Amino acid sequence: MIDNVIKKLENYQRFTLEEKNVLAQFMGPARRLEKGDNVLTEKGNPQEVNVLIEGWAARYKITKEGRFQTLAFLVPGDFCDIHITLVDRMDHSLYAVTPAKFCSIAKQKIEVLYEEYPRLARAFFWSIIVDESILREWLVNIGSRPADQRIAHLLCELLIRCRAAGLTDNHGYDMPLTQQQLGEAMGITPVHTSRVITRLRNAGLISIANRRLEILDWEEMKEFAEFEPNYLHLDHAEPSLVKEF
Amino acid sequence: MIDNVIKKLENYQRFTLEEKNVLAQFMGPARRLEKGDNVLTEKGNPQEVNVLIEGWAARYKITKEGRFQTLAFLVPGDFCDIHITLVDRMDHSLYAVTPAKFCSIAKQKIEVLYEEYPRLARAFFWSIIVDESILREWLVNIGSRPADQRIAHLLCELLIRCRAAGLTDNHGYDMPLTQQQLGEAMGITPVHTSRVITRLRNAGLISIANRRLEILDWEEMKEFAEFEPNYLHLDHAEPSLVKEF
DNA sequence: CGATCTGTTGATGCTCATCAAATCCAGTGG
DNA sequence: CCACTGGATTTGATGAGCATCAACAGATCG
Repeated sequence: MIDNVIKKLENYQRFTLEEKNVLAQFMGPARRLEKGDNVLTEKGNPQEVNVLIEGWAARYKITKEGRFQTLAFLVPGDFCDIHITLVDRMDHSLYAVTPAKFCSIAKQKIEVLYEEYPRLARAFFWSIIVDESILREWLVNIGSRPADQRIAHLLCELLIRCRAAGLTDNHGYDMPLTQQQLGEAMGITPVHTSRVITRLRNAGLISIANRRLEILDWEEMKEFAEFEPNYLHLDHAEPSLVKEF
Repeated sequence: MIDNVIKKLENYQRFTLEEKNVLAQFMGPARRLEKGDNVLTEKGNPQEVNVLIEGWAARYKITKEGRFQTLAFLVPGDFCDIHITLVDRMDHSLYAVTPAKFCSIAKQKIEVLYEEYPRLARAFFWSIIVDESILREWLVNIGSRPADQRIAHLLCELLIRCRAAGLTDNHGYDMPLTQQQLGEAMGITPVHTSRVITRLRNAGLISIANRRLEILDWEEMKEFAEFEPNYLHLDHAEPSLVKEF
């Protein structure tokens, strides 16, 4: 059940059997959420750390003017809120993009882990660093690239992240996001997102059929999106994963 | 000399004299940079962690199309690159916004600190978490707010951060950024930034005179910018700082 | 098989980019 | 002290990219 988490963290470093067992023991029971349910809400004060085990989720904030901004997408293995081991309040919310399964680790157990399993602790912090790095790339995307490059870049990123999570088949993956959700992440309206995607399709870069995305011309796509995966810091990942970079 | 760093980290928690001394001993000699100099560059592989002691700095990336995107502003006490204790390569660069002074801590010393001074280590990680939180708010800014609110929001944030660094006088602070630099951060052109600032000035919200910014009507400004400082996670800061929130 | 969510297409307008020129300002050297 | 210089800011004119409004077509599901 925690295979996804291990798989994710082993993109940073390999673990001993003992370490894996410790992590498994610390995991609480799984909880299921329906599509659209909130996982955690802003100003919440969670007492455990949540890990996404199955399905997709997303971080978001809503402005006072009512605009919805997505801040990150999570795939299986990703942490929802490790940072609450250091600050006590959430400053944003998360919802389930698809039906999803989460496990939780009690805050105190994380403390034990920080003290007694430094290698696991480091991997946790690595994941924070990577999240931050992704945020920076999104900032570049939204601040400096036109809408079509933004969407293309996001689709590239999701491919690599899904691949690191073992969820791809070559250059294809199940991509549950609606065009509205893609737009909410990249700061564009669903209408314009639709036009942009049509353009990417007509350019022969991608194909989408019932929630499955194929990147038809990876080299062209990378070029077009200016996609450079170094910011995902997967340098220690399995060679099979990295070779494509 | 490291007062700024201590001051910053004590916004998270207070330290013992011993802890402060340890931190002071670990600091290498100061290094001066001129305005515009690079502090660290992308793909660099620094062997020490740099701390900004004096002046301002900024993180940035440049896209292949040549667009310059600022990712963060640093004020005295801020870390340039703690994350390189966990990933080995920089994925962005930093430059000195003003003439600036930096100290460095060797990577190995940070390791010692992580192992033997957990409270200092936690404060370091807190600062990473806060950086990440600021990035999320910038994303909301750029993705979901019009240009005038963006700039106003940024100016509010910088006021509070400068205050936390002891660099304000009530609602005024020295703000060395040019309009171009403000624009590079918020994803707008210098021309438009100028128009926006003129509007904020005419609305009686701010005044700017030789690199000093005054927020004339803090309540109105907060309202206009939708500024809510909770994302800066200064809850443990001195009451005098927090009272204004 | 209607109801609802998602995606597509067209028309129009606003925000902001771009290009260009003028002004202001701080610093420099004669 | 003043002329010169280069950077920063301001202002105007024009246009592109994207938002918004609206209607419709598919898809999905009870």
